Formats: sequence, C-alpha cells, structure tokens
Amino acid sequence: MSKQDGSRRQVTEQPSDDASARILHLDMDAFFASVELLDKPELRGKPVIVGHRGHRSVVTAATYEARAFGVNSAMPMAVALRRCPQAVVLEPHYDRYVHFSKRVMDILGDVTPLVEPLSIDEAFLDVGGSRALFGPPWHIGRMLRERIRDDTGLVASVGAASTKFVAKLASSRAKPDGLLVVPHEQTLSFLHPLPISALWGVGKATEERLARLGLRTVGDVANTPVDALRRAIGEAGAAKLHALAWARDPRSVTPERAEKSIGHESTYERDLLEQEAIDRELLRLADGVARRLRRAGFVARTIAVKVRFGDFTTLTRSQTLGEPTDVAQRIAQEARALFRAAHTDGRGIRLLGVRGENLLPTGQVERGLWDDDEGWRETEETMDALTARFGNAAIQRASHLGSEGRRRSARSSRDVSPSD
DNA sequence: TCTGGGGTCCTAGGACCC
DNA sequence: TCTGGGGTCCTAGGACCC
Repeated sequence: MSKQDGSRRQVTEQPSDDASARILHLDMDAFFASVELLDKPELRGKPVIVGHRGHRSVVTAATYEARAFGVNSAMPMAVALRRCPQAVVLEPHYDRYVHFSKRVMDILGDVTPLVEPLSIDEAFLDVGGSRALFGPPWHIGRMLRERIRDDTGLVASVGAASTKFVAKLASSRAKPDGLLVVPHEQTLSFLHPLPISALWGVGKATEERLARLGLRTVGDVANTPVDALRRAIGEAGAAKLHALAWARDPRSVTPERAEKSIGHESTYERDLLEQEAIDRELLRLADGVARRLRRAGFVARTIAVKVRFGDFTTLTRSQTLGEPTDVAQRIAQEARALFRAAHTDGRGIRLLGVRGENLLPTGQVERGLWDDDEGWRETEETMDALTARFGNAAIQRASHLGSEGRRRSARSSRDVSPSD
C-alpha cells in the first residue's frame, strides 16, 4: 500500500445482520507518523520514519510509504535506513501523541462509556447499548472514522465482531483506512485460514514450537487436542489458544484497569562503566518512578532493577520491602543495593531500569489505619471493604505494617504523602 | 539487521504454613 | 521420626504486545 488515495477499498458492504458484532476495535493508522505529518504536509506521500537518530535506536513508527520498503516499527534504525535511505527521519513528540490520543478517546466516549484504551492509539468499545441512539455497529464504525478524520485529520481503522479478539483481527485486516465487520456466523470461516501468528500471544517462539507439531493455521490449532498443545506450550497458553481458535473469548470491555507496575529504563549510547555514573542513573530512574507513583497515588512494595550488558544479556533483581514507598531516595537506595548484589563485576552496562511493583493505593494502606488505637479499631471494620477492592493478597501483605510500622507510621505517612 | 521503552502474563523452584 | 499435599508468597527469567 504505497498510495494514500483516500477513497476506500476495504469498506464492507453492509451486512444483513451485524447486531452480534457489538465489540469494536479502533486502531489509528501509523499514529505517530500521521501526527507528525499534520505539521508537515509537504512530507505526505513520502517515506517517513519516526525515531531517534542514535546508533542504538529503533524505529518508533513508519508511514505506509516507508513500510513498502520493508521498514517496520521496533526495527533498528540502521537497518531501516539501509532499506530506505531516502526516508525522512523525524524526532518523536510524545506530548503531541498524548494530546491527539485524548481527543480520539473523547470522541469514542461520546458513543458509549464502555471504552477500554489498549494503548495510546487503540481501544475497544462495546456498542451493544448504543444501537438505539447511533444505529448498528457498522454504522457506528463509519461515524467514528469520519468524526476522527474531521476533528483531527487522522485516519483510524475499525473492526467489529462479537469478541475482542476477532474485532482486533478485523481492524488489522481493514488497515489502512478501512472498516471491517465480521458477523457472528462468519467468524470461523474468517478465523481458521489465518496463520497461527495472528493469535493473541503467539510470537516467534510459540510459532516455532507449534510449527514443530505441524500446525500452521488457526484452524490447525482448533483441531488439535488441548493436551497436545499443553505439552508444547504449557497449561495457560494451551487453554487460551485453543479457546481463541474457536473464537471463544469471554473478556468483556472494561474501561478501568488498575496499574500493576510503574517503571523507567534507559539505553545508553555508550556502555556505562563507572559506578558513579551507574548510581547517578539509578537515582534519576528512581526519581522518575517515584514521581509517577505519587501522581498515580500508589506506593510500591517491591523494587526491581533491570541490567542489560554490552552483549545484550539481561538480568533482573527484585526485593520486596517491609514498608512500601513512593520516595525517590528510598527506591534509589534499594536499586543500588540490588545492583551491587548482582555482582556485575565491571562489565559495561548498556541499559538500566528501575520499576516499582506490587502497587498499593497510598491513602487506604498508609494513612491513618494503623496510626493509633482508634485507627486500629477502624481496621477491623474496613478490612472487608479493602479486601473487596484490592484483593486478599494485597491486603494481607499490607496488614503486616500493623506490627512493624505502627509506631513509625505517623512519620511514614508524611514521607509518602503525594505532595510534590 | 543488531536489537527502545512502556507494560502484562506465565512458569518454575524454594520457603513457609497448615 | 518420616512423609505428604495444598496453598501462598517471593524471585528470576522469558514470551509477548504496542
């Protein structure tokens, strides 16, 4: 697809019955690159790559014109420029992408409250309850694409089906600049001829393992006993894949999803060798994590460090704390200790990462519950509510603050208050 | 070709408790 | 004294997705 002719090829004829295709998947076409082109209309129709110019950088996004040369996102920039030397390379502007992402998500929210953003440039919608106001899914998809084009100048593709998984497949099949509805009764004939790699969760490694069983298409997986799949790829993967191959996907569209971890990592143009530089970087990364934890209203119970050496071998180390934190100095202290305990003995460091895991909401866990006898009594009453909200495991883990942190918690709740 | 940065989920082994 | 089975938590690594 090297031409943007604007007129549409892949628009389906309106299906006779698409009421069952209530799940929409909307995906922006070449999102970052398209946002850049809004400012630079003179580059339209040319191969454009978004990414840094550094010698260790990768392609963040590419226009369809660049993809025609075999350029894809996540590809090393050096490779991309060898394949397409005439490509224009633009620095990314993440603030702009976030801005346009919000505008698009707002448009989706006008149709239904059941919008689940999947990443910055795609979302699921459940339009089952929107029919009376906006018509059938096919019509809603067309309307959303038009509104996004009119309001932002950007192009979105839409897939509609009775499950999330098939809707997502439909949108990628519709790209670029298309809309595809897969009616319920056509689902399996749509699904089964596709290659196994179309299945969610099948990457290179899984594809190779399944190829050893002689499986190539989704239909092949559907017709293989779960036991055989289990031996090849493990318990959970087998069950999931077999279900997906029969278009069984019980996941509903859920607008709010709790974050599970917050982290930062950096790859360095030159490998880091000096401990001083490494410590400085760990503090910088820890500070970024701490800020985001506070802004999101979380404390982390576990701190994890990631180290990648010059030869690309990678290790991770993590430690669960007695008392959760969102304080940069505390996170950095733990990160440095983990780094030292990993005995990296002077090898060059290509990448460092710091991550907070096991997140707990700051307010409920830290503030007041265990401050005094009054608070201690309150605990009994709120435990059920907390458990219902955050799950048993999280609350049990948090509750041992009771003995350990009780006397200190007046201080600690000040330390971790989200003030800056 | 030489590999970013943000994440999620799964597996497996060991510790520990009942 | 030896043995066992289930459950949960912690840690490390890997696959995968955008």
